[in-house]
Amino acid sequence: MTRKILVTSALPYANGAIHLGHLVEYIQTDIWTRFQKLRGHECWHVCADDTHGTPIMLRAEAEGITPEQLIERVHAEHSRDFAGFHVAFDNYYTTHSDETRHYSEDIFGKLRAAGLIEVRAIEQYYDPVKRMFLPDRFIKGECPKCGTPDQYGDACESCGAAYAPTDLKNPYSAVSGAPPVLKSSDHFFFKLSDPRCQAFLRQWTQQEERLQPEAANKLQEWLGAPGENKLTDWDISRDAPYFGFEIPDESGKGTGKYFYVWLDAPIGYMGSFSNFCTKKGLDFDEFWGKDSKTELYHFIGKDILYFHALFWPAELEHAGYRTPTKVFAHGFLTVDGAKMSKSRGTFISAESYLAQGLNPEWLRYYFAAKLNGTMEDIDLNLGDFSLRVNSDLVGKYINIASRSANFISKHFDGKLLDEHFADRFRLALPDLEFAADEIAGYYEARDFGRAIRRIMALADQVNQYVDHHQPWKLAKHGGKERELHVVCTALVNAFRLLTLYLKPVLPKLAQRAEEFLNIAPLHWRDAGHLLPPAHLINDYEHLMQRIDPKQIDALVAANRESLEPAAVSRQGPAVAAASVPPLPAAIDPHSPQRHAQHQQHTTPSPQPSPARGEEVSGGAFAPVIGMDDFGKVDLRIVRIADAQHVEGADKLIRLTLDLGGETRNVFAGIKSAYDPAQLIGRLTVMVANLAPRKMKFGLSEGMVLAASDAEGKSAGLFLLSPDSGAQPGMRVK
RNA sequence: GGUGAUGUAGCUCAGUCGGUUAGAGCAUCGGAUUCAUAAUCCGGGGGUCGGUGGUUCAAGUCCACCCAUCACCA
Repeated sequence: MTRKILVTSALPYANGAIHLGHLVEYIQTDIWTRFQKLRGHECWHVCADDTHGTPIMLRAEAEGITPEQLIERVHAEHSRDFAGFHVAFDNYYTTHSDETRHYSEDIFGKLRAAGLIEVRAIEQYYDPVKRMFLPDRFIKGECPKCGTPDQYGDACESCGAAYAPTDLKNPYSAVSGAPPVLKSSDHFFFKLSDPRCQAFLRQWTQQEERLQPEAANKLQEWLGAPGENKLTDWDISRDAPYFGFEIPDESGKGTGKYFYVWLDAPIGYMGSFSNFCTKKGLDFDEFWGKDSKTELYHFIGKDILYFHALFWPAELEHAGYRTPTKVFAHGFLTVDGAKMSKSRGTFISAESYLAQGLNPEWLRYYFAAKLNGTMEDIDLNLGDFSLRVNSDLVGKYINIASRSANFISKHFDGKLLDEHFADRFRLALPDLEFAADEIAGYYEARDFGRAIRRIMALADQVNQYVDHHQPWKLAKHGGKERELHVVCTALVNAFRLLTLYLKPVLPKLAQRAEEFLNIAPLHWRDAGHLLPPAHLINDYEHLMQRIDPKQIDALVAANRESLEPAAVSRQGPAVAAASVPPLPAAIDPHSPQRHAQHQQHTTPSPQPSPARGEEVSGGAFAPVIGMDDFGKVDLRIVRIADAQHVEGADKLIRLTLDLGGETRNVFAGIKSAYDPAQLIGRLTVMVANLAPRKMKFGLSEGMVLAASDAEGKSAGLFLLSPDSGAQPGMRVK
């Protein structure tokens, strides 16, 4: 039976580049979609850029362009990156579209008619200079709990406390630097607390197979026990100025309020699909109508489960649309076991990966080998990555074609054995065909890792078969030609089946293999038969290069930001006024500003660093010294165990440095460029044998090293960081 | 702080309903092989299953507590 399936990936925010963390999701979705298509189902994969909201507006303004220009440019960048990784959307659209506006107004109107929209006045911080209300992440101040300065309006990075922006001490606008004032304004709310929503969600979220078990448990937690009423109404409007869709009143006139970006983002799924239907002549209602018999799946990151499993189905249900069949949440990507980090160079953009000449199918394969359909995080271990790809793909799988093809072309003019081969093949390599259903089951369940393990076990069997029959010996001794032909025909057939099983993961490689095999594009049903007798194959050309670990090193180096820009956000209100928005919502782990903008964990680089294009001069070189002189300086790796402001000092930060057993107290003149809270835990380099020096604030037992422009042409101060692996106490020389 | 998840070989991961001596791939070591881009095959070494206590004839698996990491607390 042919299924009709609509698949979505979460919408990436049009405010930043696609990175490897994003790609987990798009590759996962793409593999699943390609698998469904190979199975012969009607399956559409749509997505779009998530284009609205304050961060987009401010970003465009900072770049001196219109929001429309910004999102158009980013759309092109995102499309390029996805294509580069063979993510084949059937439609990649934008939320800034007539279709998305239409369904946003439609859903809002229906919810209002159903009595699920309420207007309430709320008080919020307002930037009197910039004349706009401020999202939480655009308000900074001192943490109400621990007093750390320059913390965002929702949580403290130093002590982890969560609070409201109004709790901040000495708040200031991150946009203009001005102290914000409280101001009241009417907002539209979606009444999630309504008994209808509660009852519906309680039932919907706990339905069999609707969500992964971990996700269902999480939802249970959010919903609370029956009668507990834990859900609160959702604020879905924002005041002007705002880049988005204006909310119409009942007569269709503008209200001066705008749909909050998170309201229209999931509706972008509908907008994109509607746009696709128009182009393709499909029936939109067949997929989105209340009684739709088609399947609808959303692939998302676990961070946005709340939106997709609560707000979104509740909206759809009460606006008279179908709800998702299932929501598939995946975990985050870590690199070498840690959050992606710009200073370590593990915050790797899709663009840089491709620009460094790395093969996108290497990454697709590695992700596939790690994905298992749960919400667990997956780790990209860079060492394991090259070993595994080289061993599995080149050593095991590709090698089968490589070690059999020459015999076929040299001894048999490229022709396979001229007889029906199925029985003999099944006797020799029974699992190769029989595993098809099993592997299909793993793909369907999104347990790609298990599928890969099974496929590689098959490749092992094939290599054992080669070794057992030793075709090179058959080729040497006359009279064994037929036996040789049998063995090589089996190998080519085995290679064809392995290619089919890997095809959802490695579409490009499969295509080249199909050319080599001289066959039409493989479909899953082709697992049921072998190549025809006397089939002619083409000469073999090597299908995949091995990864050279040096390429990985180069990639990491290219993504490492050792010159961490003295970000605007660190310099406080005084200079922020004329600057770009310090903090794209992309990095915000709490604010729903971001949609699919997963895991932008670290400090963003809002703008190209001014240091990059210009020559940074350190002045004339100091006189030449010998090794002896240099050897007198004892440089050590240290971990910054603690960092504190120094009462009464303009430039100093008090550092407690861990040398791996010993700790030192050091005063560093780096306050202008660093927040103490951001220093804690990082590794740097210190002069360990510098004579202690008594300062007004205490004894300084050494110094940390930082780069700066001696001539003052370029602003900023840059601490050193060792490559990963360095341990506190190690000598630097 | 509360809630939840995770912790198994050097690395990445399987481990079903509690049931023989805890597995695989990679790495490493020894051997074989030379068709294949040094790929392949056979074999060896390598584990206090995060820790402690408990339930049980039997615990990686169930329970309690603790430790570490991560996430959520909208």
